[in-house]
Amino acid sequence: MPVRIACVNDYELVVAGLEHLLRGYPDRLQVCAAIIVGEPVVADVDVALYDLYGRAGVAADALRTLVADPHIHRVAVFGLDLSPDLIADGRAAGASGFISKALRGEEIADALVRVANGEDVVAGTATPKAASADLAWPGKGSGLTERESQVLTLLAEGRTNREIAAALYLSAETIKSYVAQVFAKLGVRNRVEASNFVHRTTDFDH
Amino acid sequence: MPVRIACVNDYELVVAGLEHLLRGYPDRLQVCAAIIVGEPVVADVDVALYDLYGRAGVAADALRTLVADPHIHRVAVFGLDLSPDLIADGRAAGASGFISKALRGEEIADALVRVANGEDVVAGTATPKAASADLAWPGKGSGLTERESQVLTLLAEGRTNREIAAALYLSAETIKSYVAQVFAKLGVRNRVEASNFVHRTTDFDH
DNA sequence: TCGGCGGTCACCCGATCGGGTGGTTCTGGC
DNA sequence: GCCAGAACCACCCGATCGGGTGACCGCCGA
Repeated sequence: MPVRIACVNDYELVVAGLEHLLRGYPDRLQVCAAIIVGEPVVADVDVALYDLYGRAGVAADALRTLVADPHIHRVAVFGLDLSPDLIADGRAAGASGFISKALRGEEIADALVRVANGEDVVAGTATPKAASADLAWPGKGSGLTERESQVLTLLAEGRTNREIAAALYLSAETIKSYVAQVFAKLGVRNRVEASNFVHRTTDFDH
Repeated sequence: MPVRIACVNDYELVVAGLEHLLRGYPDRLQVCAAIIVGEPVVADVDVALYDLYGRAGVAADALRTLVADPHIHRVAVFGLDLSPDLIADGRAAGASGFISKALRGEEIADALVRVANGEDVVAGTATPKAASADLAWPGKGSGLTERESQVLTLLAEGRTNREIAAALYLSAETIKSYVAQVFAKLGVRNRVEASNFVHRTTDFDH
């Protein structure tokens, strides 16, 4: 019986990507929910996988909400950098799994199964920052870094540079740099074209 | 045997709406192609329905291309204003049907069947400009006029005001007026939000 | 006949964007 | 040790956007 998984993030585009990745292992994983933080959870799941998606801290508030949810049995964190601090904060918030994005999809699936079975998993990499997974965040494959993708995601929701800056705790000037880089890499001329690129290349195929 | 229909327009969003409308009559119509002008036609269809979508002239070039296509048997024009001039130009370009958007969906379907049967149809309204059809162009239902919707469609493709102005043969200042009205009616703050609104509320459900 | 609405355009003005250049720090690979 | 690349920030500047106001026309309905 496959482990029932909920994909969680603040952005629809990100959970869509995560969902896509996990669907590659239907023998062990059953993605049965895609949750935007704040939305109510409807079905029972074994593990909720929260994608940090480049976020600064560990998003303890979001984790606590997930942990407190009666529909969710266990909570795991999915991030690029699994620093000791982050793991400590995550544990404090009630998370029982920490899975690195640098793992191959196969290993991610394994780790999720172990979390579901009650283990306290920290699945990092032996060679840290080694060739990162076949995971696709919005815009990956066009050579975007995760940070750029993050900016792009906010941009695609219609936010101004100033708002993106506030959301990521960066300077508005920095956002301008990223936006310019993103435009160049995607070969688009303005925000609407960039937004369309994201929506076009992202799976919403539930 | 239902009449095989191809929906044609310059914009994906428009053909999507048109397709949606025609799908309401599966007994008589079979929508088997949605064509963006310029794309090649693959399957045989009985009637290609070209949606003028507020366009100035009759788009004779597009019509001629459709008429010349071996996959297309007959060509019909779908517009709000069926002026004598427009019908004359359309006939010159080889169109054999002219169908008003002010008709009810039922009547549109009938007219298409008659076109397919070889009739030369001009399906206007007895009471011109009477309560227009249940047809939905992008943004209708939010109180957008067809002209506003047209601007919105271009905007949603990432074009600048200047480019939209050029495409519609209007002043850039006029486009600014429309864009402002559209923003107000949709309750959005900027172009990306407007673009997202369009993509969210448009059927791509093939 | 008058008022409202849609379509068209203009002018003003501040806010935002988009492009370019440059600089610092850190990390990882050769 | 050096170089590349990513993350971060700043300054400049022209282009574009977004908001507001006002105006003209034509049509339609009260």
